[in-house]
Amino acid sequence: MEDEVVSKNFIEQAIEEDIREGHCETVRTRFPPEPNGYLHIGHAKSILLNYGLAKKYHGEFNMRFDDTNPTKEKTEFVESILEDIRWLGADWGDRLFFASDYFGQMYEAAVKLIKKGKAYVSDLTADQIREYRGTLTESGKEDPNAWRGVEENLRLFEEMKDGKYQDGEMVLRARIDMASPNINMRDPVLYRVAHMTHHNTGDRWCIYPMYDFAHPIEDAIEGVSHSICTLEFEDHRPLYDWVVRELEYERPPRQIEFAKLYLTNVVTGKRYIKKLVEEKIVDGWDDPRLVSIAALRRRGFTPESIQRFVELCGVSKANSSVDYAMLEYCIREDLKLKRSRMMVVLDPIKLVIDNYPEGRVEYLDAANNLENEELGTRKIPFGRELYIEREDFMEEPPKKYFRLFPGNEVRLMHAYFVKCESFRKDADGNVVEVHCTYDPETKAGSGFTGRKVKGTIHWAPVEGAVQCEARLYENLVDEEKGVYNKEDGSLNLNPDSLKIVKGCYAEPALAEAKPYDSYQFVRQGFFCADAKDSKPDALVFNRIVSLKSSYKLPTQK
RNA sequence: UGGGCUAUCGCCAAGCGGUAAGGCACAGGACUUUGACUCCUGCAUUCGCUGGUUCAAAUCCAGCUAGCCCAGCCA
Repeated sequence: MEDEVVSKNFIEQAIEEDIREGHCETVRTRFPPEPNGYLHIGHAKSILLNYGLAKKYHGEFNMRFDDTNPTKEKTEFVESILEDIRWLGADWGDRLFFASDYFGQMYEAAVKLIKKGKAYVSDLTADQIREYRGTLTESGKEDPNAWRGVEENLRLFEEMKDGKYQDGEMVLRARIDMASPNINMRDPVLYRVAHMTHHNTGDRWCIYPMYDFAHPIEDAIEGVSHSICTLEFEDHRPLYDWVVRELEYERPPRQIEFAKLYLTNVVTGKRYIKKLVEEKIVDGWDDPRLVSIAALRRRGFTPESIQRFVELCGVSKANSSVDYAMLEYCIREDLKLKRSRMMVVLDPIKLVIDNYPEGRVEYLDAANNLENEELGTRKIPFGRELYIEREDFMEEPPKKYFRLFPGNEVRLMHAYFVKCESFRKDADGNVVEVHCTYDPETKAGSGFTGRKVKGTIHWAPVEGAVQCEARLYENLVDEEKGVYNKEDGSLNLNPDSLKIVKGCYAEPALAEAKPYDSYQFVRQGFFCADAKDSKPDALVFNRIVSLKSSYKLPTQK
């Protein structure tokens, strides 16, 4: 076996260098979401990257909620986030933390900075702070409070903690450099007052640390060696390093930034999704057309497929947008051998086998997956009357049409060769019934080699079929026009993103489908029983992804 | 017109001075009880542009250009 040569990404290279040079003994990473919403595919990259790195270097992976702003956070999100991460397969063991559990230590850290003369309490209003900060091209001005004495700062900060000030009245700022070209270094706010009940600490605190101050402390407390975050925090790294340095942590964590994962023609913006939910254009945050983790799960994606996808996308610092086709490839690849291949007729017309005895029923043996024997077999009832797909019959076929047309013979999958003899139309000219004759010698598995047919079509029995609903999804937005309307910024929605097909006929084995069970519907795609709407007596299947096809009916685009 | 970052095939992405990996997509062909799968084959004389250094440059240097991020008491 030759080893597959997989090149290391730049983060792995950095970590290996840190190990080599003795900057870190054990690798410890973390995923630090704020519990203020649902996780989506983009988070999956971060989760799996951090978890994967910890595993690869025999280190540890911390799960940590970055809950330093009570105005935005809810316990409800803590549970959904944990559920999604668990499902994705990232195992944090017993290493579940909350930034809010460190509020005491953060307070002490702030006191330390004040004592070092590196932080001061300011009574500037938010507007004033903005004014004093300067602009991208102009340097800032010194805060009039900047040189208050240590004792007074200490007293004021304690008063802030004790609730003597209203929200917005006082803040604690770091004293760094109001003239820095990096705006983050212009005396950033470290602590603000917020009289608000925190989901974890309740009413214990009325001052809360800002991200830039809290995050490096959280990392240092937990012994995180590599704090991996997205590109927009690159400008914050000097501040991160400043905090770590001033607080004199022994093993300073290192921040490394990578580019977020974007999918082409996919809606990810919270505001947009919120609107779609409110306007009932989608069925909640887990609508199968969305790419939240919950939505992907409901659609029928597997953790393995998402792991593979993230792996395939790679890690770099270049902003990029990955083709949705790559995700489709990953789920097809994962389900191909793992799932049973069933016959379901989505758009049925009746097929009658004229020379098959009336009332007779055979129970045919069918392999669940011809490429994976372990999946076993099932029985399918076969009789004189069956359903076939409407598009598998044409009165006047185009060239290279291998399916049923008068005089042509095809194989009914798992059954017999069948030859089209005639058909019946209704008053409107629609074909309602196709008549065939079958050849008993051609039974599947009989080893018949007398002649070959070009086409094999799927079918469902009339007696014993299970009726079900199929939901066929396409991209939520119009791929031609692009996601956003250039004029008003609204979404260019695809009106055909959901097609509900009722009255499908499935072979009897599908009756057992439980929520999240998925199958290949032969010649159609992979489908998954909808976790919300599928009921034992009213099955609903989501199309996860269609099968690839190099043939298009002339009527199709 | 301040600072930070990025630029290699339609889309991701290796490459780290020695003469352009790989995957997705796509196109041919073989096979086929899924027009699927699988298997073959093809797919960057060129690395944003222009100069320079070098025997040798996607890799080093200089200058341009384009895109992304930053002026929350959000994360």
